[in-house]
Amino acid sequence: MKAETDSRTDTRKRILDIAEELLLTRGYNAFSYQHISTELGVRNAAIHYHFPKKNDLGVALIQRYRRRFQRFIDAQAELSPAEQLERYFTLTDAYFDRDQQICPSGILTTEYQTLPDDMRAEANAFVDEMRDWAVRIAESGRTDGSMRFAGTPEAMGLLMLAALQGGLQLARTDTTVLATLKTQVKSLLGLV
Amino acid sequence: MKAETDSRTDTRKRILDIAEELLLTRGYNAFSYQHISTELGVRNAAIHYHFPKKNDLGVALIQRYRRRFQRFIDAQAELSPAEQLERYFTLTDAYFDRDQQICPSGILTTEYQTLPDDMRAEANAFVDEMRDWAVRIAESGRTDGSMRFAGTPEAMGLLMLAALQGGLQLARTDTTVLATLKTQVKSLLGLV
DNA sequence: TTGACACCTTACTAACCAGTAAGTAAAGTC
DNA sequence: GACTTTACTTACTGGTTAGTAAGGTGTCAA
Repeated sequence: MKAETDSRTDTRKRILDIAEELLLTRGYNAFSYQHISTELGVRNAAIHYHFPKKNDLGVALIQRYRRRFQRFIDAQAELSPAEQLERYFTLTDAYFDRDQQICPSGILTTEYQTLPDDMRAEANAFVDEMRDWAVRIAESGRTDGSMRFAGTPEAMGLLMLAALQGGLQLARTDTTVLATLKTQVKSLLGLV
Repeated sequence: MKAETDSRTDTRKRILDIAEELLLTRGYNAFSYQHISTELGVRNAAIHYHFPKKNDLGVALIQRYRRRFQRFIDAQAELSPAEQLERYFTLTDAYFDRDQQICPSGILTTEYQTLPDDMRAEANAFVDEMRDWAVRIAESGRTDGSMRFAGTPEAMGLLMLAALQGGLQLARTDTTVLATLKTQVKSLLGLV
C-alpha cells in the first residue's frame, strides 16, 4: 500500500521538485514544460497530464511551499526567538547554497504583474504568512527581553523579511552579502 | 541642428523609455520586441534596427540607468546624509507610484541566472554603485553624528539597500509596506 | 543630380511555447 | 474475463519568440 501510494504520486512529486528548482533559480516566466520533461525523461504531455495548465503547477508549487513553511514554523515553536531567527538564517543560507536559489516570495513578488490571478492569491497568502512569522519573532524577542531594537515589532519584522529577500537576490552578485546581512540584523536586534 | 539630433535619437530614446517601463513592471524575460513595437506604432524590425539583439537593448537600458543614477548622486553631493536618504526614499516611492515598478537591481538580480553575460556584467556594476552609495550615506551620517546605528556602515548601507529592494517587491502585495519600511530604517538610524 | 546613408518596411525563418486530441499499455476492479 | 482507470505516448495546433534579408523612401552632402 505504501509502494502503491509512492508510485501513484512519484512522478507528480518529481515534477514539483524539478519545477521548484527551476522556479527558484530561473523564475516562473523563464522555465517551460520542456525543461521539466527533458529533466524527468518523459514527454511534454505527461506534465500536462498531472498539471493541465502551467498555473495549476504554479499554484500547486506555492501551496506545497506554504505547507512546508508552516511545518517549519511549527517544528520550532518551543525555541527561543533568537534561535528561531537563527533557523531562518540557516534556511536562507540553504537556499543560496542550492544553485543560488532565492526566496520564493522574492520571485513571486518580482514577477507579480505577469502572474495569473490564482497564483497572485497564493503569493499574497504566502507573503502574509512569512511576514506574520517574522513579526512574531520580533514581538516575542522584545517581550522576553532577549531582543532590543528601535521601532515597532511589526516594522522590524517586515524589515527583516524585506532585507533577507533582497539580500538573497543581491548575493548572486557578491557571495559575502548574506553573511554581512545576518550579522547586521543581529546587531540591530541587540543580539551581538 | 538640435532638431536633427532630436529626430535622430527620438525613436531610440522612445524604445528605451518603453522598454524600461516594461522591464521594471514585467521583467526582462516577460517583455518582447512586440510589446515595444505595438506601443510605439512601428514594426518589429524597426526595434531590431536600433538594437539588433535583445541583450543590446538590455545592456543599453542598464547603462542609461547607471548614468542616471550617477547624476542623481552628483546632484545631491552637498546635501546632508539624512537629506540624501530622504531623496532615496522619494525615488523609491516614485518607482512604486509608477505602475508599481520595482528597483532595477531587484529585477536584474532576480532574473540574474537567465541573463546573458554582458547584461550580468552591467548588473554587477550597477549593484556595486548603488551599494557604495548607500554605504557612503551611513558612513557620513555616523561621521557627522547625525545617524547612530549598530554595526558597521558597510553592513548598514547594505541592509538599507536590501530592505528597500525587497520592500518595493513586497509592496505589490500590500501598499503600506514602503511607508512602514521607511519609518523603520529611520528609526534604526536614530533619525526619529 | 547623384550617391550615400538613416530609418524604416514587408516578408520571412526556425525555434520555442502552452495546450489538446487520440491512442496505448499496464494495472486494478468487478 | 470484461471493464475501467491510471499514466503515459505520439502527433498535432496555433500562437509567440528573437532574429534576418531585402527592399523602399526621404534627407543631405558633394
